[in-house]
Amino acid sequence: MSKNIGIKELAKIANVSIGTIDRVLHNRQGVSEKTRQRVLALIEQHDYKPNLLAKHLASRKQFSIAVLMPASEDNPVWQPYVQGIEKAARDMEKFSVTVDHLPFDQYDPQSFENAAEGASAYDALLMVPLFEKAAMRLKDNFARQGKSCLCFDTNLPEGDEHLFIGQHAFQAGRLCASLLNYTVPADRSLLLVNLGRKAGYHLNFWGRENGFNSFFKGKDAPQRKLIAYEGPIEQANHLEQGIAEILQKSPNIGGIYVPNSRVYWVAHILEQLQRTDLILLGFDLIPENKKYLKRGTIDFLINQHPENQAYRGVEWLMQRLVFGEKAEPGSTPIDVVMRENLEE
Amino acid sequence: MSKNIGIKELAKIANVSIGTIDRVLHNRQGVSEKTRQRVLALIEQHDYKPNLLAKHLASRKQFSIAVLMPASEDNPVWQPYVQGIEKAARDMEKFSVTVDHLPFDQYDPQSFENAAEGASAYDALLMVPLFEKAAMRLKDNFARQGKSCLCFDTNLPEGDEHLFIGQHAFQAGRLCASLLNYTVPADRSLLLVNLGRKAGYHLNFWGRENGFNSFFKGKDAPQRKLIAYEGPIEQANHLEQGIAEILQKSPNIGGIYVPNSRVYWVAHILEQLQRTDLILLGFDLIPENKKYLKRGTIDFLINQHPENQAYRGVEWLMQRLVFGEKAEPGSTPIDVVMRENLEE
DNA sequence: TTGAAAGCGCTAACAA
DNA sequence: TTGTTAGCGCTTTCAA
Repeated sequence: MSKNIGIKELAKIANVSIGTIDRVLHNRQGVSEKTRQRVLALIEQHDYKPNLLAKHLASRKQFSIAVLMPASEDNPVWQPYVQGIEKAARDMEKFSVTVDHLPFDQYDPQSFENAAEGASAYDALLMVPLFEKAAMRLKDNFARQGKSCLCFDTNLPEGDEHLFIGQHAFQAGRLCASLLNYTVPADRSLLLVNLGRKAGYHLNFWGRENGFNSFFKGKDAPQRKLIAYEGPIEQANHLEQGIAEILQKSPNIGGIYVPNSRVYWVAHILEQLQRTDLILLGFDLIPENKKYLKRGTIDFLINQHPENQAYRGVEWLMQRLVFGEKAEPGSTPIDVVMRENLEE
Repeated sequence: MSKNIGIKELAKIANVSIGTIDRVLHNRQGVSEKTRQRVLALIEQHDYKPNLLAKHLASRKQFSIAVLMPASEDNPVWQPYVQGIEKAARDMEKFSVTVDHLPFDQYDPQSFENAAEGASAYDALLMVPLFEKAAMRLKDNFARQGKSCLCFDTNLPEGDEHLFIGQHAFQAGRLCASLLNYTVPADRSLLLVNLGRKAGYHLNFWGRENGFNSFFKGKDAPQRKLIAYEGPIEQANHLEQGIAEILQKSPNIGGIYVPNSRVYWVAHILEQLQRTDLILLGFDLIPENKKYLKRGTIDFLINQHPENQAYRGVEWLMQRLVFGEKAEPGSTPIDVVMRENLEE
């Protein structure tokens, strides 16, 4: 494994100066077609690969990455994302990349706009596009300037899958359906509880619902009675009544699916009603949910690996900026967590 | 965020040359205690952080990492690991780190010894320590020379958890038990099929078995009849007889647990016997297993994310070598895969 | 005990 | 169209 050839050796072989080599490498003008071809051939032939460390050092560039994401105070689900960002920020420092979290209020479009404004000064953008229109505009802005933009957690409705890091919501929904289908006897029905549907990242909710429902449709699909309940957004007491009524009306219900992190609300209610016999399935390993998972009131939680998503998002952007790489972001596993594989 | 101070500015402020700064940074001799203290204070005060790119460039060091792992021809489970290694090798190139796969035969201790011999010339080691004694010796060798060594897939019996990337076998076993407990009616029994117990990485098998059994022990544990069957290692026809007999003898069996990747053998047999009604659970997303998962003969597979493990192992070693970092490797999720979240 | 200087592989400004 | 040169922030060697 002989050490890689460098720009200097290349110049010597080609009988030109390193300046010329540099010019053809960056296909800048000022090189005659003849020498360009000659150098190109040599580059090919010797399998020249630039030393990216030297490159980065010499270019003396400083990059900045903006992370547009709700404040973690808004909702505990954001906490681990913030941790991922912070870790990434520390790790990216050595590449002269700075990472800033520009928080917004997940319920306030205006705050998103404000944060977006601040983002425009950065070299790359990582965001949770909770507000479609504004997010689209911002994304297009970045694209127009040739700057990278990556979505995480939630994708844009027409978002490029290759510019997204996060869980496939539809697939996750199907998986949940299958899990309930396995664990709840076939003659019992399933309840889908919608909470906070209008309160934020609708797209993931939507996908998880549709995926769930899709599982029971189609020719070979298992037959199940499904009941849907649209809960209030932020009023736990109304919810309690609603759930109690439904369970009374349909005593046949054997499992409950909550396609978001608010599953602990339902868990709480089930404990009140002493109906912990029901299989309960929801999303996200937030502390409240873990508590009920440990107790057995919640049976399954789907983990989205938020910390990892955030970290990988930053890392991916850094690699674009610093190393000019363009690999795909890679997918997020749909991780089923039970009491037994809950860490600590 | 003003740009980080460098060795040069530091020298100017301290009224010494950059050579002296360098000496105290690497606490080399040849600096008077007085100036050393002065410089140290300045470093602290200005929060100096070395530019690791420049450092690495100037040190003109080339690092090499050896990956000691079975040949992928031996067993399809190794295939994705190899891919992870290859991807890592490509990505590490830019840091002047070369990665070589030193394959051995997973059934032949001598071949491990041979490969281990070759590994001693490398700067760091990533290995699957299938043969305990030899692996321990090798590991100690590396430790003695102050070189890093990391295990993946399987840990050493007394291996440091912080020097291991892989799934927690015991936890995985418990999870499988819980899954079967959920999906198989309480009055039916479970069959544990041991295949190839003596054929290789016993430690993971052992952990997965023990975890599984532990789930049904203890005061609050669910009551289940468990049946264990020790299958032959490499003789599928014997196995077929054995399974058929057991199922005949114990018609009450409702689910089967195979704590390794050979679950497709059992799947094949179940199809022969037309007993695909049984819940079947095993490990690893190898092509054969995926086939049966898609068909529904296998119900659950536990994914160990082998490609990821391998990649992260190499990356972790690279970061130690190049950047001197010492963060923990991080854990591998116990990923439950069903037909619905099988990719593609 | 200290300083000066060359050089790592590359970029970019300036000359020719 | 091409070559030359001065760095980027650090390591390392040699001289003082």
